[in-house]
Amino acid sequence: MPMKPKQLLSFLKMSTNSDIANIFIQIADSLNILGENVFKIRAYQKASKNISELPKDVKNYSGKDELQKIPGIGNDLADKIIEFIDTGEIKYFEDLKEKIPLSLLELLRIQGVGPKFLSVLFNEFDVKDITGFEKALDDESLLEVKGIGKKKIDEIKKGIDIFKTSIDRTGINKAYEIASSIVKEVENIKGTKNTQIAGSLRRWRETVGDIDIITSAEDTKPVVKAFTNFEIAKEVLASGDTKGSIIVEDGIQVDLRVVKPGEYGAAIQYFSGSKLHNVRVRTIASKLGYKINEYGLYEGDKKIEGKSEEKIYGKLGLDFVPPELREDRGEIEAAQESKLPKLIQQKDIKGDLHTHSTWSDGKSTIEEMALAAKKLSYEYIAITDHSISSRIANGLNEKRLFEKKKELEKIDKKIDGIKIFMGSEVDIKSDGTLDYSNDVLKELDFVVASVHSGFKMETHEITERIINAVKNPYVHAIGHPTGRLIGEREPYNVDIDKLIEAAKKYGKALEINSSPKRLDLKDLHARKAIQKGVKIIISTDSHRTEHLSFMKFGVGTARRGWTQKSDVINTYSLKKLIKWLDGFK
DNA sequence: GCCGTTTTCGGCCCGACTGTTTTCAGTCG
Repeated sequence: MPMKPKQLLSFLKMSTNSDIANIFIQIADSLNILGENVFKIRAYQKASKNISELPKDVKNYSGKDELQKIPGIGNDLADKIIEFIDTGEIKYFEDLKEKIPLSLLELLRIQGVGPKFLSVLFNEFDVKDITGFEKALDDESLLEVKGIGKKKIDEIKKGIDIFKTSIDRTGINKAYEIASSIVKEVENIKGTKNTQIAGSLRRWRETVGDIDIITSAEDTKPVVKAFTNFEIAKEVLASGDTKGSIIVEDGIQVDLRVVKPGEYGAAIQYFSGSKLHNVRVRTIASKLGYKINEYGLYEGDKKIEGKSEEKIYGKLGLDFVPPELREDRGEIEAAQESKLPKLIQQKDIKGDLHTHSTWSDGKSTIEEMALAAKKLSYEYIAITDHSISSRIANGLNEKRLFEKKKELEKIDKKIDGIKIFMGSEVDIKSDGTLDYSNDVLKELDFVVASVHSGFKMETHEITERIINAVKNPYVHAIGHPTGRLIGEREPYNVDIDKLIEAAKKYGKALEINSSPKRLDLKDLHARKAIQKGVKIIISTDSHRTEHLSFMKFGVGTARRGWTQKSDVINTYSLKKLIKWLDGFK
């Protein structure tokens, strides 16, 4: 998916790590157009990804030796990172920009346009940006270039339309909805079996570039045909014997792979990625004298496994790796040593501890929320409406807070089979104090403290501010601890390590907010927290009953963070939870 | 440009689809 220039810019401003990651990817793209060694290009791409995922800022690394411990960072790239930290630029990149303008790189994101074609356009048609690119496509003499015909040009013109209208990456909620409905449709195609979401969506990444779906059938071609004829398809990008590719709403691409039933395990493994994980898997296979592709695991020409994903991992000496862990973040080593975590599952969740009602800015009543939670077989729900400072969200003053408490207790008595906790999502004000006095807070069953204003504070200020809330004896958890809105707002500058340390010291939980816009804590932060022994609460921040279903996104994020059932407070039974809450009194 | 339980040099995952070809190159995932 193309990335809008505006978003590229905001990405650029984020941090040293994303600055460097961005430069490395642009170096890779430039080298690609220059026809450089593909492995050198791959090295820059890999380094870019690894740096963007680092848990701490490269500025805080002790020196070159420590930098070189980052996978994919060797002597050369460590020097370049240091150069960037010292001078704010990398000369190698500055020189490359003289050769290949940045406005040209963006065009690589157009469907059907690769480095070779772009190189021809740049060298022979003086194309430097999208305007020149579109002009060149109408130039008759382009057809004289070897390998370029009318169809190719038409395909690229379509690609430009998609490039111009599509957003960068699709949020998980929308992707999940589209994917689920397409899975249902594919299941209705005659002869299909085992239709399943693959790709980054199966790994529950917070955003996805495209949607991958795998199915199996004895006769594959008619399935692809039926798929590309779906009404939802606005554009058909490819339609072959085993693979179809369509564009649906908002420029979202959906790929379907159809394999024989005996190849299903290999295919779902292959198409679930991540790319880096699969490279590791393949390398292991080849060291054992095997070959692995999307059809199976082979010893010479003999297929020894293909049907079962589990068995493929098994034959490679690996425990089955849950898709959420397949990011080359240590899961291969853990699978070799049988040390993979037993990940939390959605069925482990016993309640939701961060929800809103019509008392503040929710759209459903306390009773509706409780009944919806009961329907999910939850044992409890906390209704945590906003506190007074959140005026836009109709936050409750003390008087209304106690009125609500009265009503809530009435409803709690009325409804059997679910415990309703009286809670609050209390604002952490700019000075670090909370919106209610301790005398008020101690009357509540459950308190989640969150920042809702003053996001632009310096690191030490906002960190201290949130830690102040952690220290308050009546606070149970910190809500959406970094405050990011995916694709909309950067996280606040909170020092996550210090926050985790404080949460550990004071025995407070950190939230994974399951709202698909937030997913906060994110996977890597959650992993850090549980490594330090900090408890997690996975909540939906529901503002209407339908939002309770966001829990799956929070659980997915938790799983990506290697979280186990025992790490999560709201897997506790009601009895155990009450005991935990009593510990605060 | 990185990396090492076959290697400090010589590897680095592998196949589908498409268009322009007549055996393949480019692009994609």
